[in-house]
Amino acid sequence: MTQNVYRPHDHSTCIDNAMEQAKAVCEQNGARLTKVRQRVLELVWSSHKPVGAYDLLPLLANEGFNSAPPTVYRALDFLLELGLIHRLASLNAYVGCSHPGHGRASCFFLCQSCGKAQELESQLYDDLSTRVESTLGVKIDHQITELSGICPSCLDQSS
Amino acid sequence: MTQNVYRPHDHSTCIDNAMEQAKAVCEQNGARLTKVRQRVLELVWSSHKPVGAYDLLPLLANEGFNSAPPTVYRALDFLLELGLIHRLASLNAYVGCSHPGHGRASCFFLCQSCGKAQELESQLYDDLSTRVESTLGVKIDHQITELSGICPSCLDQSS
DNA sequence: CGTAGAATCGCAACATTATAACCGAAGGTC
DNA sequence: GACCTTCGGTTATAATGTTGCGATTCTACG
Repeated sequence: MTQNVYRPHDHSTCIDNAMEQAKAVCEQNGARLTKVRQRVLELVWSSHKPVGAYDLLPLLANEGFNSAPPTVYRALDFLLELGLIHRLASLNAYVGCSHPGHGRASCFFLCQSCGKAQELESQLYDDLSTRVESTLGVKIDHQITELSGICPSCLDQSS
Repeated sequence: MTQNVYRPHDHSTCIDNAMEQAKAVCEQNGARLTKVRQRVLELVWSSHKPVGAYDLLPLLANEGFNSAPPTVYRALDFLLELGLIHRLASLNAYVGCSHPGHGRASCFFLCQSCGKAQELESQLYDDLSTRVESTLGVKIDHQITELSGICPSCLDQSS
């Protein structure tokens, strides 16, 4: 089962796991995890709240990196291609992928109150799309699902 | 069953139906379908290809309407609130809703080749979300699903 | 009527997100 | 070390979306 980001947890292990996986994925694909790319990935993973590309600019600048948009977008594109992060279209923001290597489907729940994004098992959505594929006679190569609402933790606090 | 936009059809009836429904929905909600709003809706419906907000500006200008961004966005927001159009987050574009009044779920298939957007019955996706809701203990109030790939018609032509 | 209040629209400026084009720097390969 | 490819720095610009304010139009109610 995927981890629940709305429960307290030792977030440093999230980051550690992500970085370890990233190194493995890069090696498998003969891709170079350069300093900027690595740092961008760490920054994206610094919380479970999706981060905007322009939020990263000042953070990188603080650390002596170049801080122009193309730098960030190039790093994000690289990470997207390897499936290490996801782009949330409804937020124009980016978040770490908790299990790189899954299929064409990405599925998230986004809490409107705390802002944290929970990646969901995409299997069910993927199955559904397979059904759509045969019903409509289309060929699906990418799919996104974004649910937004209030997470359990925020629901508790408001009651 | 929802109409298949990838098959040849008399598109003027799509538009007529949409405009008629729009009038009904506005009346039900005590909302005013002003000239700009009506024209924006017609333009969005002028094809099944999602249209960008900035694409509408020159079209409106040609017809003597004000052509500044706020005009278009206000009309689009109005139509979105009434559920007469959908915004496709992965395209930053807008498309007519073929059956206003459905629930929180919107679901589209987007052809990467011809650009046409097919709205899908959202019931299955909505059911799935209800399951997510009880499993995770969250409260979902909005959801989008966007599948992209190649439509039957374009598949035929490429083979 | 006619006037008060609300909704709508025109307009100018600005904010946010993303891309293009060009070139030099860094790393890998032989 | 020479060459090639990938990567990153830099400037500029494109695409998308918002804010704020005042003028106008519509509507409800007396």
